[in-house]
Amino acid sequence: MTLKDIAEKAGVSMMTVSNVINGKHSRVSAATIEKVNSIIKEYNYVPNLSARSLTIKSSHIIGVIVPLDDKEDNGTSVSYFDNPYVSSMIGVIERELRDNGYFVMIRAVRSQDDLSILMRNWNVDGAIFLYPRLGDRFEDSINAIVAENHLPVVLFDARTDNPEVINVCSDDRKGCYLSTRYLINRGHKKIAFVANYEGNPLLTDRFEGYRAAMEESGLGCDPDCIFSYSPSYEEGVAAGKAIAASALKITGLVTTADICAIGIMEGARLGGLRIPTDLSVIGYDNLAVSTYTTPKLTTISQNVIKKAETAMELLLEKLRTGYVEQPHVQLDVELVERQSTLSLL
Amino acid sequence: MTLKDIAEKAGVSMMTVSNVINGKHSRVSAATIEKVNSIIKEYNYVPNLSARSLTIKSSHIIGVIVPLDDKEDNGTSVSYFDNPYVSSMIGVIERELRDNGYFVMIRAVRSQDDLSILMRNWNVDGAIFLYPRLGDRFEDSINAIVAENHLPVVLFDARTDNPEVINVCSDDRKGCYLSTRYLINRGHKKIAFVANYEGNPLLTDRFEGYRAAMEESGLGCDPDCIFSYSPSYEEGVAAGKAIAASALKITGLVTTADICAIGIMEGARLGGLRIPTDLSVIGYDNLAVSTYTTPKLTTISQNVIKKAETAMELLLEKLRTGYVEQPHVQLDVELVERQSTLSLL
DNA sequence: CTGAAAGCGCTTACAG
DNA sequence: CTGAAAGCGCTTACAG
Repeated sequence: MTLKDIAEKAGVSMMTVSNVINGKHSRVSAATIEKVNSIIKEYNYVPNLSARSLTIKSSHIIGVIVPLDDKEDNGTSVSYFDNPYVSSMIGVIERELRDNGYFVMIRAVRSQDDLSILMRNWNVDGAIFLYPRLGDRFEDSINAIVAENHLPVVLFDARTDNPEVINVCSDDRKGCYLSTRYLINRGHKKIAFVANYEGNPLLTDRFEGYRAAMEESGLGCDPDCIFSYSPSYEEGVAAGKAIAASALKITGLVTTADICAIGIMEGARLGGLRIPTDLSVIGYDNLAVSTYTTPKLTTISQNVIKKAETAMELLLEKLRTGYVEQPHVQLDVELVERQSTLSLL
Repeated sequence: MTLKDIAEKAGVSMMTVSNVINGKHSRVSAATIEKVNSIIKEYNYVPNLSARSLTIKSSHIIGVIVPLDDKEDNGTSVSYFDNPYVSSMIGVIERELRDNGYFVMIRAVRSQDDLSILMRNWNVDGAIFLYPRLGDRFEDSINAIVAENHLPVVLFDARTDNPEVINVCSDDRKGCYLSTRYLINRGHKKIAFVANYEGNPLLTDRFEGYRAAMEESGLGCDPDCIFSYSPSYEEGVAAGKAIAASALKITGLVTTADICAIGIMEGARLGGLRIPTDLSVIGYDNLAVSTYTTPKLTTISQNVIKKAETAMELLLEKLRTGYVEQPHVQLDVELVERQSTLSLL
């Protein structure tokens, strides 16, 4: 079944059928619309989108891009589709785009070449970069794509000032400011910060929030209280053990990922500390897992759903009008109080 | 840059360029190949896949389908891209398909119409149904698609005997047989089974494993020990409370999802039981979260990665040859021992 | 309100 | 080993 077949059955030209399918009703009489639609229904016709894409030079496909990393140890590669942050975003993205007539193609890319090939292969209408570091890693490539093709691109948590790209972040500084403040307000004085933030702009912002809270309350920012571990479960365990073993009498800590906080709780326990009795812990992300632990984790919520929704609103507007007024938005952040902290007051 | 442009620059016909791109080297001289390739490189040419798709009537796109459910309470809909089981599978699927020259389009579908429109819209080369219940829910639709278009389709955990569809399951019966046996071997006598298995073939298989283990060891299958709660965290909490409140002196239980087991631990604790001292718990799935709880969860691993890999092997073979010898495979299952059970011996 | 023609960028027989 | 032509299924000016 093609346009041509439908046109013949209906006794009209292909162009007329095309017009009714595309809702250009001003150009077709009501009777014709009626007739054509009934034939379409009867034969269960569905347009071939490759053909349409070829003529209108736009596919209505949006590429959702995730980085592809090579693992040094065993030669395999990892993508990030199973990262909980990434996969909740994909759910929202798919829904919003589907509701607006777009299709989503997912792809892990290793290099800038991979990326640009994909974009041009399919005449992609836009691209969404799903992992924070991507914004920086592919910065040149992204700027090139945007410049050449005027292609809508959305980034998350990137440091870009290119007004052509959409960028949605959260208030990372405030996140750790809030968690640190929360502990200070409950009488904690020796508060650790756990993350290898150096060289990572996003984590550095969070660190700045911690530092600001410590300094403004006169506690100061003791370098010994900074534990440089990366935000994974395993590293968290190591950090937790280190804290338990330290002579600093740390009573509370803030970190930059729930997974890490969960590891820290485990490591601290293995080191003999009770949570929260001996050590208060605050995570970051408010992932579902943060409610599955014992004690349930107090954490910073960056409202991932809203983040994705905001980005999709902007993307759809750019797709529609070619322009968005405010392409860079920063979302607020809040503390979710659960059970992993103790007040010393 | 199109084929035509490249052909002109190289001073050959479009067809020759096409042949070198598609590796039909027998039809082109080495010198020509050399020349054409260098021009392609120089101008950074990338073929338009919509056009190719249109002529060869195959897109190299594989649809990854997830169900779209309407929530009764608030009118919104949920897809399952953020389900940990689904998202780990997507990671593997994307990798295998990408490595073999395919593209993956993800889509949540509500009805059989949604589905068939998508398939035909894009001339999809194959479809993967990612959520267990899908196999049954869209059974007619799937059979129709397969019959009409001879389209490779892969299902997981489905009850189908259609030899045209690929179906990868795990040994569900054995899963709960193993977990139940494990408790029996450690002296447990009152062992509960938690799941609303009735009407659900997959969960019924797991229940049968539990029952077989109980009966073969002479403990029998006491209906009072069956707790009919669905496999979610919230329902798990309710089940845990119910078990804590019951007069049955249950000392151990098996269930059909880690999330549910985690809820059960929480509910049981709220009901005053210590895990595993008063109650041993075994989960199912071996999700990452099962290592984040306290105590870490003993559980049944169904090796999700292998499941997805096996399915992709079969799919790729079917895509290549149109046929697979053994389209229905059942994978083995194993118990992963951690900390959530206690031996009574 | 409707139609005939050209064209999007590719591949596939068919000739040479 | 290479090429000219037709065609995949659609949409877009251009005419009427």
